[in-house]
Amino acid sequence: MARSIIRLKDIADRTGFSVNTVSLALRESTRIPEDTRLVIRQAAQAMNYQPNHIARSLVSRETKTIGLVLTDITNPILTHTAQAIELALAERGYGTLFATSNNDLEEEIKVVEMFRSRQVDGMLIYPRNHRFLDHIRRLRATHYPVVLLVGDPDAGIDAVSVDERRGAYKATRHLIETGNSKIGLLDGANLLGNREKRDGYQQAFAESGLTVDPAFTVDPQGHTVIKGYWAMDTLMSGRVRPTALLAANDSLAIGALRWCQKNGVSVPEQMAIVGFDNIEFAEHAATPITSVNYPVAMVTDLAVDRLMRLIGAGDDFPEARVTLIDPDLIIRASTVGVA
Amino acid sequence: MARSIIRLKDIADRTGFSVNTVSLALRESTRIPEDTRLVIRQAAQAMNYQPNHIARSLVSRETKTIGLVLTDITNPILTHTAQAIELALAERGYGTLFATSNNDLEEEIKVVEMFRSRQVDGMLIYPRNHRFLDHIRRLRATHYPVVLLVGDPDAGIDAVSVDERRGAYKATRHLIETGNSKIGLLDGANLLGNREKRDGYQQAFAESGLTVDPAFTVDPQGHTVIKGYWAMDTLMSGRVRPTALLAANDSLAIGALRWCQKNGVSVPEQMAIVGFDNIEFAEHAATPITSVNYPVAMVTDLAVDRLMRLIGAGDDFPEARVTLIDPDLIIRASTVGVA
DNA sequence: AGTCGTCGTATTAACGTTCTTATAACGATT
DNA sequence: AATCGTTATAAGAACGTTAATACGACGACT
Repeated sequence: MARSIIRLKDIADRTGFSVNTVSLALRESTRIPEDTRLVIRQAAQAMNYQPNHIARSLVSRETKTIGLVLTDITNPILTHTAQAIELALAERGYGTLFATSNNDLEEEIKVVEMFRSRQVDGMLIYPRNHRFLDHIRRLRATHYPVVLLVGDPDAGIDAVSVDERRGAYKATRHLIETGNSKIGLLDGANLLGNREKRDGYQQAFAESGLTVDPAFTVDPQGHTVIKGYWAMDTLMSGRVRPTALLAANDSLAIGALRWCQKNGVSVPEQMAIVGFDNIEFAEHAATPITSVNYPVAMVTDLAVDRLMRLIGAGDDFPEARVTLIDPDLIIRASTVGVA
Repeated sequence: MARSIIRLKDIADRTGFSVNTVSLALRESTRIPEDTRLVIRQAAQAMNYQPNHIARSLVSRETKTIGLVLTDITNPILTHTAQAIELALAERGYGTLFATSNNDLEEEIKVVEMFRSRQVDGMLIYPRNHRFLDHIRRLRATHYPVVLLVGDPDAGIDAVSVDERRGAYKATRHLIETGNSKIGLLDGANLLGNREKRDGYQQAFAESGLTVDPAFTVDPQGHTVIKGYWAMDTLMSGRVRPTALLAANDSLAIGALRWCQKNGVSVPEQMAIVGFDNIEFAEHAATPITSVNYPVAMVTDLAVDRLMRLIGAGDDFPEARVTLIDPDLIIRASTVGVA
């Protein structure tokens, strides 16, 4: 059997109707009487006809496809996000074209260009850098529907995100309230310009009249378990050891926990640990880890909704709106000893 | 600024050349002299022209897009796979359209149809069920390029995969050699028809003259940490307790490990544990877990290569070929006590 | 001087849809 | 009997690109 590309024309030839009649019939137009429609429908079925999305897109000027740009899908929470987004979009008849920027700004720009060339109807972007958003702003300026999955209130771009500052604030407060004042921070924010977590951390310190010791902040140079392990090693070889730790994500926290375990530092007695994202592995770690929850479904639903709004907007393109979701802190044994 | 769709026509109008000349020039055809090309290139740049992929696809009859079907991306190893595939395809100029079947055969079929309608040039499929592949076989019969990421030597469909049977065999042998004969198995294979791991497990038993006790096989009804935890609970409440465990993936193994930790069963002394996939969390678990390595890069490279072969094949469509990669067993503290 | 390539560019026809408009055929209305 | 709607269908154009072919102009042969 050769590769058969069945077109409307083929159905038309077989049924004796014109291409146009077939097209209308298959779209159940009332302009075509029911019995004609039936005949055509059956012929289409028999020939295993599949409408050519490409041709349709060319005339309708919409591809029913959106582009999803992630930095690096290996972070479990981004994975969940990707899957939830794909599902939400599929429900609305949209396909998901995905690409990773690999945490490189140049690549991010290239990916966005590629998506534009592929005529995606909109994009959901998890940008690598929270401050270099010019290329995305430019996109929005031409009324291209874009929603960021990271919240920068001042970026002038639609965004739906967890309020990381608030999350870090809550986590840090919790650590302070449970008696810690020397709190380490594992966060690689500096270079990337996403200072949200760091800001929340500092805010909690300021509010309690404590001062932040810069020596307690270590850049793990990544976000994997092993990076967390070594960052913890660095942190603990300092002059003064902290008694608690805030890690920018759960993988880092797990790495830190492992370091403690290996070096005879008991958690939470000698070291309280808080992570970010609340992934399953944090919940079921050797010591269950307190974590700032990432409400995946809420973020993705709101983001997709917003994107649909922008796509449907037409000429009266709405003002950018940033939605920040206040995350809960899930308290577990890594910060509060079990009774 | 209104949404501006710049076409070849617009560049043609601006430069005074015809559409065709512009098209050729932008594709650096030698039929157009260099200075003309330069003028056109500059105009295109100035107008921020992006070729319309859709229109191009319609005439070239290829979309430079492939469809990736996964069951469920939350398994970290599938995540890695997805990312590696996206990268490998991007390098070759292909976009990746992805969708999850959510472990449902109906959905898998729908997704495949959807991809076909979107005219993807080929598909990479991680099928839900290793025995219900008729719809995919039908695809192949029309010379549609498809490569499975699961190896069934008899399916008559191209596939590149880890040899799971061999992996399970090696793992089980290792457990037997380290003195275990009562080995639990956490695997939900029965319903899904992917018996590879179970077969390898049984083969190792047969080879050693041991008999398989069906009571030692538990279906965890999923593949998350918590499912592993409860499956372990079930397994350990049986009449006879095993002294070792083979888990179909690392998440299950981590759940089982956690159960042991909570119930005072020491690993590996009282319970040796082997997982599958060798994810980072297994390496850095409370007790580092012995695991069958999943050589992601090798699988994805070979799969993408094969897919490209099929896409380039034209009329002489090659016979189906199944490539199984023999995986290594990474031995860690969960099966061999630390010296 | 006339024919022949070559060069640079333009014209035309695809690709498979959908949208807009046209056209018969037929009843009903005046 | 002429006009007017309706109904069922068809013809034609468009979407933005590429491929195949056409067409002048010019220089170089014979």
